[in-house]
Amino acid sequence: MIERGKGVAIWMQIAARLRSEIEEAGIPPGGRLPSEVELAAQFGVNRHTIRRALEELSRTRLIYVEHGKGSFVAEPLMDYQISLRPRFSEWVRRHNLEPAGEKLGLRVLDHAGLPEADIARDIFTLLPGERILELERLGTADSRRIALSRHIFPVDRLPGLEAALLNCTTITEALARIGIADYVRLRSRISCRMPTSREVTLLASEPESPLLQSENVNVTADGTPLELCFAVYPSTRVAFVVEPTS
Amino acid sequence: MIERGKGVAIWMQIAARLRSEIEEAGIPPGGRLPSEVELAAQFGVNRHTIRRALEELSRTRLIYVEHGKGSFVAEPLMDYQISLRPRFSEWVRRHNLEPAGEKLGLRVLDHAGLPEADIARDIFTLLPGERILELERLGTADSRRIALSRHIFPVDRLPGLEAALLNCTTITEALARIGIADYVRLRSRISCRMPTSREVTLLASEPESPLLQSENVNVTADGTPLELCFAVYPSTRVAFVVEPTS
DNA sequence: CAAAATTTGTGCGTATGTATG
DNA sequence: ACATACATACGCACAAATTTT
Repeated sequence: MIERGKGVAIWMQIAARLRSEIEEAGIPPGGRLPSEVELAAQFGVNRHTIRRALEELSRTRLIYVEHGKGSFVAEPLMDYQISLRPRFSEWVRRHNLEPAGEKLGLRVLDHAGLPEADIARDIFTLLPGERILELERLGTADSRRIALSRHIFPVDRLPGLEAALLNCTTITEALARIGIADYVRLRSRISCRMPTSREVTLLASEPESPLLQSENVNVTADGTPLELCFAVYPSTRVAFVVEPTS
Repeated sequence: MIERGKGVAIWMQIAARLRSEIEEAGIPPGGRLPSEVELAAQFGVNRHTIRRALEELSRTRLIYVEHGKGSFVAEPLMDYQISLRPRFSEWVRRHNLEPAGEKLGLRVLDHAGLPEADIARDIFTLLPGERILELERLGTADSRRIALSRHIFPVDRLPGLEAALLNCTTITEALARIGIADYVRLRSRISCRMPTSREVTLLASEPESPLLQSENVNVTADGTPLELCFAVYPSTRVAFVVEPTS
């Protein structure tokens, strides 16, 4: 079953075999694979070759390897549909999980104090001295931490928003309370970067694993800029999906 | 101008100052900032504090820091519009750069030998033993390496494709030659990960900087699955932009 | 080519303000 | 009021990479 000298590296063949075996055997997330020594004996190759195959599976996030413990099947990524309406809770519920959000901070400050002051000024066409509201939020699905987001609102134009956000558990709910029944995504900018130590702590993620990062501009139904959202997602838990037709 | 004990950390204030100074002074990409020691004297703070501010600017990709050399203003990211029609060359030209593609490899193999055999089987509903064509490509803009992609085609259904790809410089051109005038994006899945050493070499990127990764399904005008594309982009050069309305 | 100077990277110790319980 | 934890800020020293002399 393993063919030598046929143009395809042995570790590639082993990786493919393990991939299909994991799927067919239906090993659940968290399930353990045989040890490297066992696999080496089983395939009749050196342990280095097994390690190369496992590294490939690990890099593509099908498994994760823990020093001194073994190799385990990873949780599948949650696909986050980049749709017209950005709604964290609805997304989590579509995956049959229970959404929750923890407010980490809410403050009102002069927009010049914002790290993204220039972006905010451009989007909202802020006047000098105009204040913004900054809400930081940790989003979870079944207690699993999947999103850390900062939401920026032009608070001087949205009377009652601060109180509404303090009392509501979701942003959609707070906006509805001050009379904004609907809002949509105007643009998303997606990039990635390594986490800060704070992000590692808050998201309970690994420092060596990058974060998916999105910068969203959301507007009301009539096109007025409403919210600027900067969010990061652990790349071990979330992927984005874009379907142009939706 | 730097206020101590006013609730905002000094390094944050310095980061904001540097950010706006870079913009106002119009320091071009590649332009050098003063050394850490100079900045520390200038702001009247410890070098550690300057380093914390520079780290912030570096993490948000406004600058990059090189050991022994100094800090430099970074090139702005190229925004890659995730639009209906995925066309590498057109995208690069829209940024007023010259696109080029280097074919790294082109081979025809049984689809079972593909790392993503299961995905390919699902998308194309491949028959047992059906072959696929795998093209690997390095995309550049003004000689700057920005994309490493693998393109998977169900080659048994596309007579003449292999020869066309060998002779053409772009995929769009090769497909046109075998009678496929148009094709569109059905779905994109976006994630990120750390690069392999091969990817670092091919893309001339940094091993500690993550790659944006996309997995695209492209179909012909009538909806027939045509191509599966796996691509990685250096996160220091490319960001994705999604505009639902476009 | 070699030495010196410059610049960033890293580590340790200390002190202070702030938030939490 | 007190203890604890954490982020912030400073000072000093030395390592490592690069450039200049």
